[in-house]
Amino acid sequence: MLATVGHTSCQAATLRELALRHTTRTYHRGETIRAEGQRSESIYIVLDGWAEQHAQLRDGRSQVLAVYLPGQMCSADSFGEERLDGTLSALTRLRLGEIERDRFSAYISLYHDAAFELAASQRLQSAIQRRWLMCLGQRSALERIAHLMCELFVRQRVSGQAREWSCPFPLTQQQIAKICGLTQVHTNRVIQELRRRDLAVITRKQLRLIDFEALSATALFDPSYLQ
Amino acid sequence: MLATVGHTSCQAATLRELALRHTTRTYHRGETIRAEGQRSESIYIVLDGWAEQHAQLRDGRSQVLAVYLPGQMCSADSFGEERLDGTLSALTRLRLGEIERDRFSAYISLYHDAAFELAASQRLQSAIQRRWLMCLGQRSALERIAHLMCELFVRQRVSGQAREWSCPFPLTQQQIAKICGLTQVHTNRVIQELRRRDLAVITRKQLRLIDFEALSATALFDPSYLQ
DNA sequence: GCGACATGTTAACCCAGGTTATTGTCACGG
DNA sequence: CCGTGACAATAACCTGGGTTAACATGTCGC
Repeated sequence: MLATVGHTSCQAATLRELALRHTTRTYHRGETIRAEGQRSESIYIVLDGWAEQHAQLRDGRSQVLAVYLPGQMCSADSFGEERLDGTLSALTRLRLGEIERDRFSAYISLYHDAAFELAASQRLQSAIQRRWLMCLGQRSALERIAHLMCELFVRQRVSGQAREWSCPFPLTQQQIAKICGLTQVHTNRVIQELRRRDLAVITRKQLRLIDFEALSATALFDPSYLQ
Repeated sequence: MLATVGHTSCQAATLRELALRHTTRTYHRGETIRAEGQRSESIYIVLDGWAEQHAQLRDGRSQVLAVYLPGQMCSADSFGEERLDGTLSALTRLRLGEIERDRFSAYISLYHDAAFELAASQRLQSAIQRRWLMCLGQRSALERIAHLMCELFVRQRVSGQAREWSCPFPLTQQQIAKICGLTQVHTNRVIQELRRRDLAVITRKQLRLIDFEALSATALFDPSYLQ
């Protein structure tokens, strides 16, 4: 099953390389990179750590819209947009490469491959968003969290950041809750249930998949959307 | 509030025109246009009626991922993708323009504007998806349905298909339920509640917004994402 | 080694929305 | 004119997950 997504994406390498030739900056956990509605004059590439985009309702409720892992471009899908439609912030201590939009546009029209990569990245983000819609609309709490674990594991595996059956997982239960549209309390219950069933455990910011087959079965996880 | 989205999008006109010079075909309500996983050799443009994209879980649960109105390109965001990640089907009697991918690609590289339109259409779809994520993750049933009404009204108003405070709304309660991730029964309860509160009523496939201000307030609706 | 704040755990209670099933209403074809 | 099937409306009952609040266990700075 995992064989289909086994090769390392070359996107990460290229973007990373490009970003390193420009400004990089470090953010601490929870720090806002770019607030909703602000004009976005730059594009960002995750060099280290995890980032996230979320939107907020007037009354305080908020929902995570995307999680960005090392090598990914943040908010590729709002490239060309005047203003961001969600707040970008750091899920962990985070190092980000930043490239001004005009410079990046120039680069894109110069290197045909880069334009293709941008489009591919947008499509991937969009595909993930559609999966999340299915999760939030139809899956139970248990299925959602199991699905999130599977997704983040596979995404990290594709870009070579996972060992055999474990991978970095630096999220707090609070953060998992916001991604899955649940409360922190119920998230805790579900994580214990997954542990009790010997499917997966989170220890010291590491996710260990005890039984990946069984986990993806309970999550109804199908990795094809991750290419 | 509506003033910001008042102008008619020229996208519809151009794409429509292009599509009319190619194959058109009519589907009946509920008919599948393109099934999940199939290779998509064509792109589709809605000429008349409403279309929808949905994904399905092995156990039968299904979730609508996007609703396409006249003038829109279906699955712009999977253009360039090998295979569709959701089933495309007709919400109503539907007339669709169909253009082979290669032909469309050629057209795009020829007319610079078309490429820009495609990108804009992808971004809009993506922005709507993010809103839906927020709806499914955070909003109550009442808020979701109110939000859907607001969104579909404004989208139709932008493309000139709405009168003053009413617009076509050819969805059954079953279809609304699937869009909002609710059951048909609860959808019925909520629609009645909206009617009782004198916010909106659906009669003979038409939505009448009795009090749009109040409706968008209860939905926490902010139309800025629709450009 | 200690205070303080962030995380994780647990328990009791509650309600929005799901489930199932019956009935009403309308449109359409024969 | 009636049968059939799609759609809408109700009702009774149940449960997954929210809410609140207390407590335990880090972990970090000083």
